[in-house]
Amino acid sequence: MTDIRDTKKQILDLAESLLLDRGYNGFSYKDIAAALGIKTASIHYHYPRKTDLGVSIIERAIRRFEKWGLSLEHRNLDSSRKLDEFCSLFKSFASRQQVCLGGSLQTDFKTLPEEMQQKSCEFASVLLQWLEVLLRDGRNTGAFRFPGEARDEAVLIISSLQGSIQMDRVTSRSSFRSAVRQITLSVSP
Amino acid sequence: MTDIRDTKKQILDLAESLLLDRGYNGFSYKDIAAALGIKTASIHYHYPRKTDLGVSIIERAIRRFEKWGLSLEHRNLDSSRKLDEFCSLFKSFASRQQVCLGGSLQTDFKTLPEEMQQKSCEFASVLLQWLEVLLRDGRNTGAFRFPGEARDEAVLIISSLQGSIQMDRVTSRSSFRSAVRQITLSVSP
DNA sequence: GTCTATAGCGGGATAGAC
DNA sequence: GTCTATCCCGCTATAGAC
Repeated sequence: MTDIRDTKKQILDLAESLLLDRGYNGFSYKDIAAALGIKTASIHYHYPRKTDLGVSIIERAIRRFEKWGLSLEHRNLDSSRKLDEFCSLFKSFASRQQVCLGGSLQTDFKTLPEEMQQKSCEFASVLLQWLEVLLRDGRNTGAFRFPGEARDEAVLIISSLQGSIQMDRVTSRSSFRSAVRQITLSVSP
Repeated sequence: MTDIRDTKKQILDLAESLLLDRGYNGFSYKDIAAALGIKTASIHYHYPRKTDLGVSIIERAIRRFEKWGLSLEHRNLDSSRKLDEFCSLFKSFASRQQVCLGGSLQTDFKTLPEEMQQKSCEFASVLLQWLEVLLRDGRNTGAFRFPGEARDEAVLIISSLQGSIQMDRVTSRSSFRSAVRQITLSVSP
């Protein structure tokens, strides 16, 4: 134990957590080093530039979401239950007073290195596409009822989850639950 | 012209714009100075600490929103039209690829000086309260139709506007329009 | 792989001349 | 009010010993 992969993974985990806490410009290699009891030079060995670290966070998040999607299929859940599970992904951020990855990246977007900007677009695209398909299929089978296009509804749901997690920080943690309640009501047949 | 008030106002205007572009940790006194053709020391004369500048931005935004609310009353608009105007406030950010003030502050929240954190809470509270009242009254008069509590619906609408403006940066500027379309549909009787 | 040491830059902030 | 000059700090990143 504590071999290469462990340290590298610990750095990535902590950097991700700091990114969701404080934004890309709000944490430093020094923060990570202090928390792990190592020196900043060691982090540069694993991730030469902060850009590399940022890109790795997003790439892993995309892979993780795709695996999560597959695991849902294996559990044979109905559409409504899948939407619940999707909301639960965001709930875990809210419980730590963190924002979601998309929200963090998009808010800092103009200050991000270009490699991270590209990955940020890809990340948002993957989530939107997944939810759009879920909503369209679910409406066809009668699991959901909503007006307009499935794409628009997917945007509405993700952006309200994203926004309400942020708002949670300034409203005694009540906003996220409000948004989920209202989302659930608005798509129920 | 170009008296005290002008320079001070120009600094505040530019700082606000930079805040919505790049976040609180993404701009510096140097950025402002360069854009205005002055030196950073001059900015410190008007706003001794960056904290003072940040607080002033939020305080002005609150006053501006309250004036805006009053101006709506004088125009004798119906509830549905008022909601349109509210969405238009966010549209002006989207058109510049900026995020809204609430989204910027809430995402950076944990890195903000305490005085700014308090003002951030106040700002969100003012907007939420205003929209909650509009929705409740509008439902009573038949202008709106939505399930659940007016407070929850207000959270849903503001958080989706906030989130979709952020998402606009990574989705070819299509997200904000999607969200507004869907919000309009979801509350129409 | 991790360390010490350091380079090099940019940040916020202040003193004092004009 | 605005300037020059400067301080001190924290940041990313690199070189080279161990």
